[in-house]
Amino acid sequence: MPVKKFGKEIEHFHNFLRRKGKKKTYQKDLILETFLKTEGHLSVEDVYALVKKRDKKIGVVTVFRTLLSLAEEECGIARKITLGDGLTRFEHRYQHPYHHHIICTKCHKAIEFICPGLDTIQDEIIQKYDFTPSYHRFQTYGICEECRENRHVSDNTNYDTEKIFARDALKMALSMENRCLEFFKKAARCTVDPGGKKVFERMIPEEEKHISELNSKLDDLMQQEKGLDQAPIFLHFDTGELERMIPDLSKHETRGEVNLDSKAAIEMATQLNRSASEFFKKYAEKFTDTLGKRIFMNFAVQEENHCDLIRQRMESRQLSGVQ
Amino acid sequence: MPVKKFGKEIEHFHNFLRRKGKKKTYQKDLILETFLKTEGHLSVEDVYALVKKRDKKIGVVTVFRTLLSLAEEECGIARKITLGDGLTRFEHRYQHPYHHHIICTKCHKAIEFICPGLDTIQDEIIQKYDFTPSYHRFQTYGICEECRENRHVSDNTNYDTEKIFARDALKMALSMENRCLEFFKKAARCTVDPGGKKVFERMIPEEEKHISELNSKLDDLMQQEKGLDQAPIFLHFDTGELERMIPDLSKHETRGEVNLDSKAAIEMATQLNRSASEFFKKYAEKFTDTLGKRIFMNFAVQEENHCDLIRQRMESRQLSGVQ
DNA sequence: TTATTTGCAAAAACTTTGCAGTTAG
DNA sequence: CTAACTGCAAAGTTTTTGCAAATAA
Repeated sequence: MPVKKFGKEIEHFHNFLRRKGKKKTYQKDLILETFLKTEGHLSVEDVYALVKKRDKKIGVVTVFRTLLSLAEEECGIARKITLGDGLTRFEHRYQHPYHHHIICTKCHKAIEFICPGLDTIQDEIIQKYDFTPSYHRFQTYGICEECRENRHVSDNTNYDTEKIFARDALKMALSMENRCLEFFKKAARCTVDPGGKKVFERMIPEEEKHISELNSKLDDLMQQEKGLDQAPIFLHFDTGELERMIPDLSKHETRGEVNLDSKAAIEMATQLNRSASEFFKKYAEKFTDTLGKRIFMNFAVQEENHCDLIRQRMESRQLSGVQ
Repeated sequence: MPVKKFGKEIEHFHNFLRRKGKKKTYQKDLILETFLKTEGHLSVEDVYALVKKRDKKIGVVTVFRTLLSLAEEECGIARKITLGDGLTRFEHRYQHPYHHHIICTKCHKAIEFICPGLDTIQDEIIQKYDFTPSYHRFQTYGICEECRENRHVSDNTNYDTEKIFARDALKMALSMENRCLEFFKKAARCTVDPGGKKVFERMIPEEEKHISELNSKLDDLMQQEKGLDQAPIFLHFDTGELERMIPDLSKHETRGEVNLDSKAAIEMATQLNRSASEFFKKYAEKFTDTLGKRIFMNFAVQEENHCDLIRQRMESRQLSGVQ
């Protein structure tokens, strides 16, 4: 009995068939569902073997044809890829971020990852050649840790990319928030002007609240999918980029003391929140609709709200005459 | 009659055969030579067709087997690649820098390029996974300018990668030297201390001489291979990296005037030369032995010599009591 | 002499095509 | 009812393997 999870995908596929004047069949649905419930990089034979467990009658050719349909640009549920072993493989594409692969040439395991820095470089190069890119691929071949140490490759667990991406997005947001918290703590400690000090002190519990929210989201996710903490990193981010957003207190430092009045402190805090918001918004734009993208968008919005809140506070202070 | 150019490669291959206890045959030599004299990404059929022009008797299987030998790690003359069209292809590897591809999905033209920035990112990611990399591949698929505008794809010229790399390496070195020249000119203009001014002024003709040397090397190269200026960029470098090596004069600036005594000026000039030398040396290390690598090494050495020269001058000044 | 090569043919592996019967719209 | 789909078989591709004759060391 097909259809249960994957409602979105199946509906999307049916729409695609209707648009194309193609017919909806039991076989296509079965193949689609089998494909969706299996994470990884599947060859036609892989899918065929799985499908056959449920229906002996289905032929390889049908699997082939269906997978090719799924990989059509207008359908966009699967992506046809090559991993260097001469086989055509298919991987999930619908609401999965565009990613790269690290491939073990011994056990043929493929680790997926994304790295926005790579994409940036590629965009620059493409532009120089006046190329209209359709897709790109970064593949690294080598020997994985397990194979090198001859450990038994029992761990054939296939994780759900969407969840891993969400995990990494949460970790990245947390990393940013922790940096902010550190910054505010230091700023509160070192600022001598009482107004400025108060501004920073007030930020601390707010950041802490935000951090605990993110942490509980992460916990939820981990509980939803046990073993998720074991899955390899999917999203690689440059911590330097986060660091660069933190304002440089040392510019206002004299003998370990920071001189900022409340107005300057508010400006600095707003600036930090705004650049975080903009960074995560720009980051989110890189991805197709996924949990990870939504986490980034969410984070960006929260930071923006925080900005507004600080601005309001500032205005009300000015109105009430408090410098 | 084989053997004429490619002496190095053929000798390397024969050594490989001896080490492996394999036999040297007329067919292998012919296939190797045909492969070497043809730039590009050749399928077995491609090479077979070319080889057959010279000897009708040779079979495809021999071509297959020989190309596989050439692509063996211990031989390292060819590299087995996939360009997404389902064919196994072979490209030059011996003394060719490791590169990536931009592939037109319409005319199947593949542009090669290298980009050290990409390699840096990949190294970082690899390290996180404790992977022992053997090779990596960055492929971008899309539609090229010519195909998009439906221009006739007559330009099927295959350039010699080694020469293109050399061209780009020279251009990169020139770019660096021009920046240095600009810096010295500005420094000479703005420095008020006569000693410091003189140091910078003295650098100008030296830089100019170096630039004209590099330019004449570039001209030689261009004359050697006509149409080389038309070949697409192979080496992509981050101009920002070069820029960051130039010292920041503004730190010593007051009202458009720079205050540096001769000692400080010498230090600054030495610093600039040294960082350029180190940068290019580090850069050169990334590549296998090629003309391009040698250009970088050469450049690094020259800059180092320049450093020494400046240091000597400084010492002789100090000895002669001139501040 | 002897182990490797060659080139043919045949097989294997992967993918596409043709076709008659079946089925969704 | 008709156009699309399925599953089989058959054919096309690309790559690998087996083997007898040829050949380099």
